[in-house]
Amino acid sequence: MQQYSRDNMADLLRRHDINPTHQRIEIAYALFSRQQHLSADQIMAIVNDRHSETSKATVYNTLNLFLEKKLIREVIVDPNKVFYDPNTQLHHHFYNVSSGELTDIDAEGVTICGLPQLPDGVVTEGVDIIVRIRPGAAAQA
Amino acid sequence: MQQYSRDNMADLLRRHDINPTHQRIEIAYALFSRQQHLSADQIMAIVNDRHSETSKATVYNTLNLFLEKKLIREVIVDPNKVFYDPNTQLHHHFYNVSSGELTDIDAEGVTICGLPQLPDGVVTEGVDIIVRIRPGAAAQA
DNA sequence: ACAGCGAATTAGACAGAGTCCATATTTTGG
DNA sequence: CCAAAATATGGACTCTGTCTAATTCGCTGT
Repeated sequence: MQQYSRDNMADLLRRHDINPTHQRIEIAYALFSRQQHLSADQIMAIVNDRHSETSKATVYNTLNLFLEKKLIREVIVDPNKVFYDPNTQLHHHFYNVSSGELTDIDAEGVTICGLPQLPDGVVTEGVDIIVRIRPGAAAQA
Repeated sequence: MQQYSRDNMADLLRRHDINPTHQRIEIAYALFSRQQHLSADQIMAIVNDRHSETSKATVYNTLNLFLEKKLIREVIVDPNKVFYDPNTQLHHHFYNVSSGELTDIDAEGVTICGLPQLPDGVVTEGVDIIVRIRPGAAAQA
């Protein structure tokens, strides 16, 4: 459970109803072994540095498949690109607007009070909190 | 204060240190008179349906200028485009992922508890809460 | 009215993310 | 080992947004 190997990845994919192909395993491995937020082009660079060559179309197809099967999550904070997050547990993010760095905030202990009721006929898909930060004076004590 | 006219816009722009030109007034008017969240291409369509013709470059230049001068806010929820929000007061959003519709949530009464301390050397730029919703069973009681 | 000047605007080329499609390759089951 | 189904591929394409060099606008002072 702790260590991510390519074998684990195959099992993980199967558990999510995804046929494990080489490319899919590589892409999953890139995300899960790093436990980082990566963009599609970063993933493509990582994957193509290793074994197989993988096309842009496949990277996008695969990431969207993973999203659909809820294997990963997307984080939309940057107007230019989507980040993919291997952590699907409920959590929030710090986003450093000057460096583009994205950091997890454990949702444990974070509560939001006073949200209005949902409009009729809709259900919640998820609640994201994004704390946008930038370099500045030292944090207050 | 309640009604938005093109004359108001000129004053508003001047108050924010922006030289009021025809194009800028039209763009500001498009956003403020509607009090809606619009994307750059929607704004371009609106503005060019009216009086003057305005180029794509000007629309983007102007929106970025407005952002810089804190006349408007950007809302990043859709991977494909940025929405511009004439409401700069602290508030949050419902985002209907199937229709793309964006609705304000008054920040009054909404509190977030339990956020961890900021990393050192950074300051908060803003906190966004996005409640992603989609059509489904009626809202729970 | 008009010359001159800086600021604003323009068209169009460009860049990057992401999609689409028709073809090729791989995988699977028999 | 073969055929069918699923997957992967390259390349063209779309869309949002940026850049640049050239033009035009709107002002000032005369």
